[in-house]
Amino acid sequence: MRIGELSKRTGVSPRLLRYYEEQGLIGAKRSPNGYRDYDERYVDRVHQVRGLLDSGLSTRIIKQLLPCLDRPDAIYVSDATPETIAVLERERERMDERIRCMVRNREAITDYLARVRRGGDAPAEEADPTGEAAPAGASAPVAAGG
Amino acid sequence: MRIGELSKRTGVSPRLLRYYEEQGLIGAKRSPNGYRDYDERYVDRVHQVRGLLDSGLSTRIIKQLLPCLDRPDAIYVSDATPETIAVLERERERMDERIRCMVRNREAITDYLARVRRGGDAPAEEADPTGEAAPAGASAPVAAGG
DNA sequence: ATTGACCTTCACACCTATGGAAGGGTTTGA
DNA sequence: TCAAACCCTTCCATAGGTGTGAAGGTCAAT
Repeated sequence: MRIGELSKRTGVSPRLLRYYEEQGLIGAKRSPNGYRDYDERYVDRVHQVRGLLDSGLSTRIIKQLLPCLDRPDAIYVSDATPETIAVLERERERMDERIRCMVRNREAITDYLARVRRGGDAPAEEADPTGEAAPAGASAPVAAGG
Repeated sequence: MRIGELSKRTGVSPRLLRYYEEQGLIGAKRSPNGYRDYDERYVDRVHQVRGLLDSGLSTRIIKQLLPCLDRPDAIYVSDATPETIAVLERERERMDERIRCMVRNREAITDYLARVRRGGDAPAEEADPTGEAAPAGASAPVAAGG
């Protein structure tokens, strides 16, 4: 398929698809006339890239990750340089932290929304059985960044 | 404490702390002499902001999130405009998606690393420190972005 | 030939983050 | 008292990242 169809099927603008290609995230065969020629795999590939970007990973990192996330089984294992493996391990740790941080903050938001809904627009009293009001950062939804 | 100490204790430069204040992420009391005056809470606060930024949230969103993540319980409930609540709900959904995406991709990386180690030159086992629930059978590291 | 999709390339916008200079006040300690 | 170290503001400039817009040309089908 050409870039327009891939764009429609992924919801990613042609402009952005070309940008991703420029960044080395996706590559396409070319038809004799110079048009980009994508096969079915690219639909998932683009979604994957989008997901990783939305996860906060940079294009530079994603470029290194992608060969490892492809799943034609263990072929690429031999491709992985020790350097790449180190990058992956570091990035996995970062993802761990990010996940922990987001989970905690999401819980906090969930709690907040629940409280708002319970109390409506009237200032809700703290009839909270948990009691503790968290004096100084006790149960703070903090997650260290880096 | 003053900005220099907060900087040392958070690892965030004074320059950046002022920037965050300018963006409305943190605010400080002022001493009579005009110096910023932070109390202990701000150490966590700064870490929290860093974590959220590292999670991919923009300063604009974080600004709206923060009042809800503070935990002096139900005081801020009356502060929340319907608009803010809508923002929160939307953002929570986004966080859900981002979390799902990251978990999946982290599993994929974990799998890959395990495979490399099994077939590579240094067979080693490692436990997953987070124990995050992984969707059983979801092998595709793809996660929709938008 | 006109239309629409595609091509490349240049330039730009926004965001986070940082640096420096100018010009001036405050604290601390020798 | 004097200097060093810290703090203040404002402004300007920069860097790298993601993402767009538009110009000017090509390809293919009606």
